Amino acid sequence: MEKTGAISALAALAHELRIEIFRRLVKTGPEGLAAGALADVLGVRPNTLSNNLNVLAAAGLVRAAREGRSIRYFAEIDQMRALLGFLMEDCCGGDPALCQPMLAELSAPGGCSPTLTKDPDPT
Amino acid sequence: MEKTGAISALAALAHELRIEIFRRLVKTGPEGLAAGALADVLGVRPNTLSNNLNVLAAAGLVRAAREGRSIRYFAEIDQMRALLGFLMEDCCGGDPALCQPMLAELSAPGGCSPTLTKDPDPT
DNA sequence: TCCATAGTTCATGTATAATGGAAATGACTG
DNA sequence: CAGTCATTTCCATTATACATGAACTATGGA
Repeated sequence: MEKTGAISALAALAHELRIEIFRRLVKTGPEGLAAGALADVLGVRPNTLSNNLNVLAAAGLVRAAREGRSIRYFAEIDQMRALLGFLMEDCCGGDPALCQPMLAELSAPGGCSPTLTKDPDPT
Repeated sequence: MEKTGAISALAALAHELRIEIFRRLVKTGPEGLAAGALADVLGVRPNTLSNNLNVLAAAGLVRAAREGRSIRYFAEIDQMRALLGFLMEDCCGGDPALCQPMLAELSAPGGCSPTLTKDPDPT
């Protein structure tokens, strides 16, 4: 991932609602979630949600697919993995060998199956 | 790391100059770099640099230490690691076991020694 | 074709962020 | 104590991001 893409992904996630959207989609898993259901669950207006979904989609963090009248959204886990890889380059500075294990883990596609088991957000 | 801290760290890094600042400081390593030298290397005005260093410092990503007339800045690798851990919780959704190896690696302090070997930025 | 449903896009007001000049602070030197 | 150097803070300007109401598009059914 190049710097430009990483910056837009970082900016996309640096937002209370958007990071929550992404989390929900990850937890929901490969089935995805319709925009309406997402708006309902998160308690936001449909146009606000749509705008923020657009930001996430532009950053490659979510994907949309029309299904009848509704539009279903999915988290793009691979893009998150790419972002993690980018940040780890910074974290590990000049000694990439130390990050290789993590990078290998991240680059294995499908390595993270979302199965909705925990909720670290008791707000 | 809680959501609020993660968001401010993400916002801090979602900026061309600031991510470059952070990278330089990581590459420089534990010796750190004086604000003037940093401004010189990055080709930015001292007040612009100072403002952006403040943003990074508020997010806990850099630390400052006065040294004579100059002020030396250091990357807070542990904060970056904490951010990576936070993001990985999202990436791995409900199956944290799959991320445990990465998280263990990240949580090992000093696991990433910056020794300035590569430069993935041929701009 | 007409209507209802599901979402999106547009336009707008407002809040927040970024920039850069100028002045202020803090530290060493003579 | 005056002068200089390194850096920050203050302030005004400009730019960007956000949320929202209203209008629009697309789909499916009577």
